[in-house]
Formats: sequence, structure tokens, C-alpha cells
Amino acid sequence: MFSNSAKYAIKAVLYLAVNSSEEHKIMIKDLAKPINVPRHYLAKLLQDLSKKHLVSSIKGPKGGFYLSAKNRKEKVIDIINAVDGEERMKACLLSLEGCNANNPCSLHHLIYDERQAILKNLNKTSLDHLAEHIKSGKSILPL
Amino acid sequence: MFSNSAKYAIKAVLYLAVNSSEEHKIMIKDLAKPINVPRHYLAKLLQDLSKKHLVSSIKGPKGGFYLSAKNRKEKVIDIINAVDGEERMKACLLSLEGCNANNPCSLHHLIYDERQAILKNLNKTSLDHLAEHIKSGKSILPL
DNA sequence: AAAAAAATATGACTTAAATCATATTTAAGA
DNA sequence: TCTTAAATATGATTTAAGTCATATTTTTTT
Repeated sequence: MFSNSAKYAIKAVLYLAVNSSEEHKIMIKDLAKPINVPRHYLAKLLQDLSKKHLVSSIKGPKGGFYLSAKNRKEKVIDIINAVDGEERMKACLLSLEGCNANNPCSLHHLIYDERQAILKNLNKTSLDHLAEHIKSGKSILPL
Repeated sequence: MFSNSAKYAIKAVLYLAVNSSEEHKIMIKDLAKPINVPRHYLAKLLQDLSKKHLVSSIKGPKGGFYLSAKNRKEKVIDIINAVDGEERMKACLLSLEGCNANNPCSLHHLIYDERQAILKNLNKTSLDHLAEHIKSGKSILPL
């Protein structure tokens, strides 16, 4: 469904949503451990997200990563798309070029509606909404 | 969702469901072309499926691959599981070990129901059912 | 200003998935 | 029985994803 990298990114961003703020930035090494993601790999991912303004970062002493208020408003799908590209989540499950509603591949009707529903959920759910869930114990964010 | 290999396998098996029979076996090279899958890679996949009795094959001149009546009764999910393993389709989307209904990960409720519905569809749909769809023009099986 | 602590940038290495190639076995047909 | 045509088995190569390492830049603190 989505790549390993996207999973890592989601875990990282949610951890930041729950634990960081502009006043309390988090360094790579303190982020990599609790979410169980290889440190250097995570650094690359976050640098990428930083360039795309999906996470915030400050260099130097007292620096680190955090989510701004604006960052927190982003939807889950934006993180996924930033990492995996816009196409991956939309592509035909059999990777058939010509597959669409008028010309459906054989698996299309077995999957399409549900897939759209998932997409819709990912499209409407913001990071701070998920962070609230985690804080209130409705969901978890472990390794 | 599922691997490239599983996509290839599904395309191949559906092609066989539509075009082959015990009286009309299909050689690897005549199968690889229309479904646009690398020939040698496809051979490996089919040999694997053959060992697991999901496709039928005969060696030697006049040999080739085909689907027996029994093969045609198999469900789509069986092909997928044979190629990707039983776990892949069931695993937590964030690959969290501890994720389950009692202890849901953050994306769990965004996806779970729809995912189950897809699984259910793949579990109840047989190859010959899909083949009928293709034959009657309700769906396509191109590259 | 200098030193130290952080992200950033770049690239090398490793692993697994995907692809390709070749030798072996089996069955059909002459 | 010999030749040929197919799958089968095995393994090598390539490519892409994932991982690791190091040098550079920026910012804070002294």
C-alpha cells in the first residue's frame, strides 16, 4: 500500500506531533530510538519533509525538529504523497495503464470503492487529530 | 498492497483462465508477451504456482501451462498468498507488531474496515468468476 | 571570534526484489 | 531409440530500496 519509507515518515511525524513544539525541539537521535527507525535513514526522510515544509527544523545547538501549528494541520495523505509520490496511492492495483472506471481491470470492482474510502479518510485526517487520539489513549504509537 | 510478483501472477493466471484448457496449453513465451511480463521471471512464478497446485503444467512437446477445473475454483487471495505469503495482506499498515483491535495503531481505524472488506472480496472471488467477467467484456486484462 | 551542537548534503554500502541466462529433465513424435 | 520441444532447477546479474558514514553548513554559547 505504501512504502517502508512512508511508514517511517508517518511514525516520525506523529511522534513529533505528540512530543514536540517550537519550544521543545527534538533531535534526530532522540527521535529515531523510540520509533525504531534507523537514525541516518530517518534523517534523510525528515530533511526531505523539511524541504517540503511538512516538518520544521532549526540547525545548531538547541536545534532539532518540531511541528509548527501549520505543520499540524497537514493531512496524513500529504506525508504519504511527499514520500511516495502522488501516483502510488492512486495507481491501478495491477499497474495496468488503461485501467479506469470505463475500462476496469479484473480486480477493479473488488477493491475500488474501499480504496476510495481509505483515500478519503487519509485525505481528511490531520496530524493533530491523530495526535489527539494518541494523547487520549485511543490509539498507540509504539515501535 | 501486494507485490509486483503477485500482480504478475494474477495477470498470468487470469490469462490462463480465459485462454487455456487441458486441450489447449500455453507456453511461457506465448503467455509472457500478451500480459507484458518478463519471460524468465514469469517462468519462475508459474513454476512456483505449479508446485503449489494452483496452475497445471505438462513438460515436453505439446506441453505448457493451463488451468484445470480445480485450479479455476481457486480464489484470487490464494494466488496472492502463494506469491506474497500469508502475512503480507494481514499485516498492520505501519508494520507495528503490537497493533490489533484492542491496541490499534494510529492509522488502524482509518483503514481497517475497508481493508477487511477488500480481503473478503478477494476471499470469495474465484478465478473462473473473473474469467467470465473478462469474457463477457465487463472487465479487461491488458498489459 | 572560537568552539560546540545541531541539521544538511552527499555519497558509499548492503540487501532484497526483479530480471536474465543456462543447464537439466521430461514427454512427444519420427 | 533419437531428436526435439517444452517445463524445471539453479544461479548469476541488475536495479532499486533501504541503510550507514562522513564532510559541510548554520546557529548558539562562551
